Amino acid sequence: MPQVTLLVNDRICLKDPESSDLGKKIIESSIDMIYEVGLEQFTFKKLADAINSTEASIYRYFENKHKLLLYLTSWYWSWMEYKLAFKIANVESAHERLKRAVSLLTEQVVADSDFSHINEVKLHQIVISESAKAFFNKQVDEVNKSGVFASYKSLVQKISEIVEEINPSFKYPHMLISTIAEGAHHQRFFAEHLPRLTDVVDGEDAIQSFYQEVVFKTINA
Amino acid sequence: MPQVTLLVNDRICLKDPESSDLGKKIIESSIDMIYEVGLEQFTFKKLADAINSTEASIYRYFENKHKLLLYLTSWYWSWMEYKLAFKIANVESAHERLKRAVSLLTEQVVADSDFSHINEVKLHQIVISESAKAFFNKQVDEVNKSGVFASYKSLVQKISEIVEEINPSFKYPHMLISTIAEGAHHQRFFAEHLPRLTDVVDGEDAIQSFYQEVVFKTINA
Amino acid sequence: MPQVTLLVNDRICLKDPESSDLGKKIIESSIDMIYEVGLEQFTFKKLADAINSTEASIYRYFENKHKLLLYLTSWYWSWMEYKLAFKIANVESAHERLKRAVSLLTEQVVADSDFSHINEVKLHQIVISESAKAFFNKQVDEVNKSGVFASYKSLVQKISEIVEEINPSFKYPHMLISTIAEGAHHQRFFAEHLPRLTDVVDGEDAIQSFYQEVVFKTINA
Amino acid sequence: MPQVTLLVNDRICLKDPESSDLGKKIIESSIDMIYEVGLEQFTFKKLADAINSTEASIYRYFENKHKLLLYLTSWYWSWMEYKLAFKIANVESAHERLKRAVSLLTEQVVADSDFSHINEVKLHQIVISESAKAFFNKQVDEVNKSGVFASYKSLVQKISEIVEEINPSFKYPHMLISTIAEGAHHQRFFAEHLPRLTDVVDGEDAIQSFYQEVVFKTINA
DNA sequence: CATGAATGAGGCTTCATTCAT
DNA sequence: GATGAATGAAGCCTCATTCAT
Repeated sequence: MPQVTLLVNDRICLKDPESSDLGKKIIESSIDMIYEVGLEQFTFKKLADAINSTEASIYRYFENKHKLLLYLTSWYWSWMEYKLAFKIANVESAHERLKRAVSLLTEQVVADSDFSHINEVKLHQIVISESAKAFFNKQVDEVNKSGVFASYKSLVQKISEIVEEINPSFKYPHMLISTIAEGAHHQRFFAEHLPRLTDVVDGEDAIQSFYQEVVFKTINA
Repeated sequence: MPQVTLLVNDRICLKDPESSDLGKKIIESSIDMIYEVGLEQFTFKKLADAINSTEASIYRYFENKHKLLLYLTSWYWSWMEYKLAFKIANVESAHERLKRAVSLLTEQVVADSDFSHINEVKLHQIVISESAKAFFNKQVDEVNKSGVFASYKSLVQKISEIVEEINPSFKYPHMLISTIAEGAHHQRFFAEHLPRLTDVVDGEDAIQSFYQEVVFKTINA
Repeated sequence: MPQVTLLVNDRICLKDPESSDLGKKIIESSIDMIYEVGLEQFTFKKLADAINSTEASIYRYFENKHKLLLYLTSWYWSWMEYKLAFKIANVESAHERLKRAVSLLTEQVVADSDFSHINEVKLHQIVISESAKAFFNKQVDEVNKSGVFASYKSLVQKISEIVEEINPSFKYPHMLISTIAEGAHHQRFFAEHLPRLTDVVDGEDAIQSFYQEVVFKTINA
Repeated sequence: MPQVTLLVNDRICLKDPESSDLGKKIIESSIDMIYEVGLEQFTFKKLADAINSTEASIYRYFENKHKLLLYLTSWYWSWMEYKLAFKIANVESAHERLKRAVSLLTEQVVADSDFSHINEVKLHQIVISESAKAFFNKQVDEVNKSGVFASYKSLVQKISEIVEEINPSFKYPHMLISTIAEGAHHQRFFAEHLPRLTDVVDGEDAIQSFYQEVVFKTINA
């Protein structure tokens, strides 16, 4: 497959990080670092030191660390959209398409060699951990207008449409899909750190099985 | 009903905030302030100014703002446990008990006059917004050992037991309950700020209806 | 009248801004911007953004923002000299020439269509506000040597000579003229923002009347 | 005479610098330093280093350097008011009172042993050089409301009243007084650095003589 | 000649904490 | 026990300038 570059809303960044080596290093290292220490402890100073650059250079790409997180989040959901498109292309059965979509949302992420400087596994974890911060803060409405959640909303919309194809009378398709997208993230974390909040079953990916069950039973399919 | 004081694990705080007026003001104002500006912008300095006290005084109660958040989170889940106990006391039908529990987890919170210095509505919002931070950080395992998640785990456990009472063969009761607890929080937020991620239905509390449907269909009850 | 270009000491700038469109845009926008935000907040970065150019490009014209201010100040006083020359040309009476000169120094500035890219009204305000900074700093002696105050000194000198023509025994002609030049600037500002420091009289331009009175009474003319 | 403390509007500072040794050192050194390098080059960091303290400590007294300048300016005019009160106390002749007031505004400042940590000579120079910045900026109206110019306005008002006592029909007393107050400052600076803008006369304080002449001739006294 | 990219240095401000009373 | 004062460290961001194309 040819090399692909995902289009991320360019109002998020001052300068496209894909356009230079430094930009790519910023992305790569910021994922590593936010994964390691969390957004709150993450600073441009630390990042700059890690990549042997300077804060000022990073500021040429992103106004602040929150914008950088939005970029990463936005990239992640674009990437998911892109993967969904491939997974369900040419699949006739709506039931099968939905199954694959749910699988995509709930399976363990693996690194994607198409984007060598982005560690999708860590990025997935960041989106889990920090998306609350991207969502739940006083600027959310303002941020929302900037279009950074467009890909996430679009992904939810596309899968909801498959749900509606299967059961047009089901009233809550978006709620169902966003619940499992968020939930699967959390359950993976719980499985590792707070197992009493989840259920670990030997010999299966319980998280996937559970959410498949939830989806298909809830919509009576 | 007599005045009640919820017992919060006392390893979280250096001095019990319920034991003094200053302590209560710390709790009250910190809820207001975290609700207003988020945990990241919240500092002991700002809190001290707001209650006409000093940072040093607050340090007598809590080692740092994260401990304070843990205290609040812990209090919140204790309060939920306490409310659950009342809601299902003397109710025979497991089905009805589960229905009430799901309702508790997913309904809109209202202020509780039993705890006058605590604004439960704002606290609920904080727990939504910030619990990710309480969970997802590198210290989670350490924090977990301190027992602050005990109430949350206990609440999930109790409701899971009702699920198991109804359908002993269902394999994922904890996952189901923690999914809806987290999910309902998020959906309320989406309804207000990102409506395309959820479904708003006129004339009903769609969030409650949806999660009741999910729970009972998923466990085949 | 033919198009005129005022000669500004070319040691102030690295490249004559009148020699290119970019140069003119630098002058035009810098006046707007210094007028808006003051010299301290004004930077080549902001200016570059405003004119869709880059800091590096502006550096081709001016070494730094202080040199740019000197250029503007210098231009302003050259322009005043030029206006004075016209105002008093062919006027025989020294008394009338002095009256016109005082009027020039103290009247409200209006835009001059001869120099379309320069907003003289804003520039006048800048010279008021910022000339103190041009004067009162430790580098003043060094700056003075560069000749940037030549026009101002020349203007003061020319008007002082009229004073001496009228009253050769008056000992302080330069002090008188520089006092009113500075004073009129300040009084216009006070009239707008700190009226208790000045006197506003309905139906007349009190500032002009006052300074005319000061001049002619002081020199006994 | 007993030790006096001038009352400066306490909304300017977060904590009264007269209340501690550190506060006094801040005042003392800031005057030295602004005098040396100008406000623009003056920073709390440099000040902190000079007094062997820290930026954070200085921030406990003043929100920023502009507030510190306002404090100094405000103190200066309060001090002038206080000196005026002494100079004209019990002087019957209005003519003599005005003469003394003009002298106060225009004479060379000398250090006042009543306020040992404040170098009035340097402070005077600062007020000359930097008051433009206190006046001429976009926040002037806002700053004005805070009352920092009250003493200056009051001083101008008091002297204007003497003018009116001598010549009730003179229309511009405030303009006259504020003109000479500002003008004398500038002329002292010109005498040192830009002598062609002023007149230096051997054997007399030309600045004083000139402004006395301006005042009394202008009001026909 | 003009511009895009990069960056060292420093400004401004707050944080988190300790100490002394 | 509560508070006022102090401060070392760090965060966030901009500036002024240079270099390479």
